[in-house]
Amino acid sequence: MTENSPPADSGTLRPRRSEATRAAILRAALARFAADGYERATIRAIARDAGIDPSMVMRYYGSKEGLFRAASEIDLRMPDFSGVRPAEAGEALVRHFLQRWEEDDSLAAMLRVGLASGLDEGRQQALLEGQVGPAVARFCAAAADVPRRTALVASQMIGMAVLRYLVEVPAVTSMTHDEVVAWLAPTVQRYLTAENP
Amino acid sequence: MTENSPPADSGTLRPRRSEATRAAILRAALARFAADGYERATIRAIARDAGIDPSMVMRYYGSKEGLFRAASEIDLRMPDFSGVRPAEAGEALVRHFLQRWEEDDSLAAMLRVGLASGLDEGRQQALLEGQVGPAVARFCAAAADVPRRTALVASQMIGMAVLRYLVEVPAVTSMTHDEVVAWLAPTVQRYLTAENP
DNA sequence: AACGTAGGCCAACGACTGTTGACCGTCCAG
DNA sequence: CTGGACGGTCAACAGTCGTTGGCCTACGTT
Repeated sequence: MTENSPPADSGTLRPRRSEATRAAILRAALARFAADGYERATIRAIARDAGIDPSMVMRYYGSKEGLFRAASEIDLRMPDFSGVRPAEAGEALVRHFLQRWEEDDSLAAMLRVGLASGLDEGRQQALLEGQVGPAVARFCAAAADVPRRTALVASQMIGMAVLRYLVEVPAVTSMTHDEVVAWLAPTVQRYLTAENP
Repeated sequence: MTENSPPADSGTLRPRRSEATRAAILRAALARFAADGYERATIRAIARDAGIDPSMVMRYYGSKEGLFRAASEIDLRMPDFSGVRPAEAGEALVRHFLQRWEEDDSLAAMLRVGLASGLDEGRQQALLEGQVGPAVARFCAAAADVPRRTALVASQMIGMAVLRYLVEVPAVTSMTHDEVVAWLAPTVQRYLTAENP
């Protein structure tokens, strides 16, 4: 009932001319959610941006919450760090996050919206465990430490993202990538590899 | 017009029996904004919590946004750090923030709501400059560095607050104050006093 | 050529919102 | 004793929202 799934026959069977519309809706939704937050972003406005009728949004995504869920799939695209020397792990991580944030607005957007109202409970935790965790695990010996070290690394990266991309504090936005790395990399490095203090 | 100011004769002249109601509204508003976010928190619900009619909220605070502005006055209560040795600055700051966050729910609440939608633009920046800045300035020599070092310190503290009080990541909430301090204090210390890298 | 179906629009419903204005009791000053 | 301001309630307005169901059109298949 509420589960208005995508076309049951997924993908390559038929051309499915509607895929373009589907994508347009998703793109518009992402932009609106990012700019206005979950509540202020109206389905009507999203539909208008996508150039279609609001009812189409319901048809394709079932409900506003369904649309949001579809739009807020975050992929940090953590690269393969196997070639990185342990001593450079901090720098590698900080650089990756900086680059990722700035090549994809939706990350900052979803940071804002995700924090705003606990709509997708446990989603952020899954993101930590599923995406950041494995990368952290590659650099720290004791497996039992991974969750804590992951969270510590995340705390620094999220805090930086908040100030640089959400609040947009001048003292932070004016820093170059290299400067940010110079300050944050040692911190992250310590969270990754320092002995339990 | 929109400026529905508090009683023009401020304070001690007359008993102003309504101050109790005013405070009750503010308390209820804070709790609702914290729990539900700005949009979901309705004036009707706040009024119900405060035990009065929704129209009283309008009378006293002019509009929902006015109420929010009044409810989101944040005071970090930065103590006097003049007796703290420079080498212990990081620990002192981290401990203060931890204690402050946990004695006053409204801080985490306003972190959430404040980030959610840019209602009070520049408010957070004023908070950094006005409250965190002076404390940081006490520990770093070059005055020109203060904004940047302030922002760096804030980035780590805000990131920790997000994970510990908003997302409530188990790996973070399970840490004791001492453990948090042990991990974060060196970071903050470095942001305060390390040479520009 | 006939037809089922997918893609899409239109108009409306019901609920809920912030906000307003009219009204009422109670206390204090004159 | 009387009038006015204060603290407060009630009911309503106007607007917007998510969501729904009916209807239309074009196209691919048979």
